[in-house]
Amino acid sequence: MSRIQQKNRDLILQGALQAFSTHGLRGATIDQIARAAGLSKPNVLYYFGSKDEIHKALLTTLLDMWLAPMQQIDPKGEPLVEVLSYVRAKLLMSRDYPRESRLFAHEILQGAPHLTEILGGGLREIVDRTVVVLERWMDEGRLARVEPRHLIFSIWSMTQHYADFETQVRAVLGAGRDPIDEGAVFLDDLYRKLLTP
Amino acid sequence: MSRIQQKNRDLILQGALQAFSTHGLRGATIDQIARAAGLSKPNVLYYFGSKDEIHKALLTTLLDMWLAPMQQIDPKGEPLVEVLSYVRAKLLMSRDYPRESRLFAHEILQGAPHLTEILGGGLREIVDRTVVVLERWMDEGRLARVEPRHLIFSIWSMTQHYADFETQVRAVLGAGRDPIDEGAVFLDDLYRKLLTP
DNA sequence: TGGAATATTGACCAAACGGTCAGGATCAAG
DNA sequence: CTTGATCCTGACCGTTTGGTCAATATTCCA
Repeated sequence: MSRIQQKNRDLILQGALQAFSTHGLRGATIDQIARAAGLSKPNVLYYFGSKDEIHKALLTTLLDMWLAPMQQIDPKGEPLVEVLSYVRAKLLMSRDYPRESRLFAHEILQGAPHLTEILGGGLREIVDRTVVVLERWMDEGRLARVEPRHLIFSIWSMTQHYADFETQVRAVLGAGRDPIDEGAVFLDDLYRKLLTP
Repeated sequence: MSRIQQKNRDLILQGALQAFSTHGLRGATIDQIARAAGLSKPNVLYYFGSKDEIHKALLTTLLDMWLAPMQQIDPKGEPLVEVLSYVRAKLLMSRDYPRESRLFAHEILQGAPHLTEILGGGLREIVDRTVVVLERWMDEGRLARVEPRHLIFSIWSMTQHYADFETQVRAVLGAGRDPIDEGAVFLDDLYRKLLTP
C-alpha cells in the first residue's frame, strides 16, 4: 500500500469514526465522512467501495483495541488488583476513546447487524476465558463469589456509561466536575466492597 | 380530541417507538412508522406534521414514565430497601420496556438534541432531590457513604444495559438463561455489599 | 337524512443520498 | 523527460426520503 493510500484510508476511517459515532450507520452520510476527512465524496468511494464497507472496516479495525484490556487480565496476578486494573483500563478508554465506545454502542443498540459473527464467536471465547480465571479465583477464596458474566456486564456498562451517556452525565453533574476522575474513585470503592472475600 | 384521533395518535406513537428505538431518529423513516402503525404515510403526517414532531411527542410522553421509579423512593422508608426497590424497578423496566430504554439511549448517544432542556432542567432537579435523601441517609449512618450521583449513574447504566445491549448480553450468556432474572440477583448482592453501612 | 367537519389516500415534488464514470491531475520509476 | 499507474474530481444517475395537496371517503350530529 502506497504512502498516499495509507494516509487517505486513515483519514477516511477517522472521519467515519466521527460521523458513525454520533449519527450511527444509517444516520451518517458519505458526505459527512468526506468532509470530516477533508476529501471529496468520490475520492472516499475510490478507497472504500461503499458506506457499509467503511463501517465494516472501522469496526474490524477497532474491535481488537476495544477488547484488549480484558485480555490483559493476568491469571497469575493478585485477583482484586487484576480486576481493579481492568476496571480502571476500561474507564480510561471511556475518557480517551469515547467515540469508539459510542460507535460500538450504536452498533449493538441496533442489534449488531455487522457484529453478529464476532459477538457469537470471538467475544464469547474471550469472555469465557476470563470467566474461567474469575471462577478459579472465587473457588480459591481470593475473590468474593458473584456471577462472573454479570460482573463483566457491570464493568462494561458502568465504565462505558461515562462515554456513551456523557451528555446526561454532564447535565446531572453540572460544570466544573470531572466525571471520570470521580467515577474512578466510585468504581474502585464499589468493586473493592463487592469482590473482597 | 375525537375517538379516532386518540386511537390513531396512539398507533403512530407505538409505531414510532418501534422504529425509533431500533434505528434512531435519522435512521427511522416515516414509511416504517406508518407501516408499523398500519396507516398510510400521508395519514401519519395528518396527525403529526413532521418526523421530528413525532419524535418529540414520543420523548415527551415517555419521559415521565421513565423517570417515575426514582420519584417513588420514599424518604421515610428504610434506606437499603428503598434503594434496592429502585434498582429492582429499573431492572423490570428493562424487561418490560426495552424499546423505551433504547429510544432514550439513541437520543443521549447523539447528544440529546431534543432533550437538552429536560436534561438540564427537570432531570437534574429530580436527581438533586434524590441526592438530598441519599446524603441524609449517609449522614445518619444508615447507608454507606458513596458519591450519590455516581451511585445513581451505576444504577442507570447497569439496569439499562440489559435492555440497550441485549444483543450482546444474550450472545455472551448463550441461550436458555434469563439475563434479567440473573441480573436481579447480582444487582441485589452488589448494592447490598456497597451500601450496607 | 343531509351536510359540514373530519379523516384518508394516490399522486406528486424537491432535496438528500449512495454510488458511477469519463476524463484530467499527479506521482513514481526508468 | 517520458510514460504508465495511481489518484482525484465534476457531473451525473437512480432511489429513497420528508413532506404537500387536491380529491375522495368517512364520521358525526342537527
